[in-house]
Amino acid sequence: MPKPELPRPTEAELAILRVLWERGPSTVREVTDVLQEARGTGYTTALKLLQIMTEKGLVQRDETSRAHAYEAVASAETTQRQLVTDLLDRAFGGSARQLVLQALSAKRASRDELAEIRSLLDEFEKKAKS
Amino acid sequence: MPKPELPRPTEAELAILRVLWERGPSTVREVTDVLQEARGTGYTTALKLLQIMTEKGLVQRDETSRAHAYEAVASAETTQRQLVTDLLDRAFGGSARQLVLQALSAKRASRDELAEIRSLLDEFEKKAKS
DNA sequence: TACATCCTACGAAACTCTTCGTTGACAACT
DNA sequence: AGTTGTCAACGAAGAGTTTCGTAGGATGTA
Repeated sequence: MPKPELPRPTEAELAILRVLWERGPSTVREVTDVLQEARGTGYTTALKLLQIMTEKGLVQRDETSRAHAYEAVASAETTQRQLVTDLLDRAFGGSARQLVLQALSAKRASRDELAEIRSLLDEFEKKAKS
Repeated sequence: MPKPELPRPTEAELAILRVLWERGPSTVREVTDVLQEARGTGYTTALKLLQIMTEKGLVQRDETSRAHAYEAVASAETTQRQLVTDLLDRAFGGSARQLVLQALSAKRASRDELAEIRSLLDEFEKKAKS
């Protein structure tokens, strides 16, 4: 089988994924502690979300210890790419140029960031040549 | 008053906005005809959405003629910037570099597109200099 | 005038998302 | 054994989203 094709994470789910990407496999308690701070998420809320995300296949659960450990199934990069592709199709008619333009003008990218992006372009151009 | 700060459009609402941006002020019938094709949206569905969007302030309604004409309040650019900013915060921790990277690798941007983006960078760099 | 057509308005149904209260199991400590 | 604390599970409430059926008014035509 190729790849189960995960659903797009919702807003609250994405917040949880960000914690898991940052921390690696974590318990409900650990996730809650981070999100309690950041967005006031309660324990049972985080638990319920993680249970739903397990059903959806967004996270994997290790039930070895009493406090189950949850881990993101897809990497940050994969998920981010999915989200960008989605936004590109839904809001930009597929125009990467427009999206980059809005990203840069929204963010007021710094000089360093601009240089980094420029070197990204170099790589892509090299790849496109082949 | 400064600016009413519009809510982020939902998925179906965004589809409607895209039609309005493309066509300019349009009736429910005209919007439906486009979306019927693209996503099977029925007449009353489009009407209801436009009514809700009017309440939210996303569109303005001209009731002069019997068939009311709806017009997007925010420009495509403004809305796109809002959506990108949102995604940047929610999924990329504010890193425009990462977002651009994923956009380019997801899209497999063409040579022309890469050149266009490069010239965008030139402009931004010029602006950052001042 | 009668009939068909197009329009808005309303409301409800189905669904998703998010949150949280409650319950019962398990564990640790006294 | 009894108390306290932590845990997963479940269910339900409440909000938002999307869809559509139905009703009623206006317009156009036979």
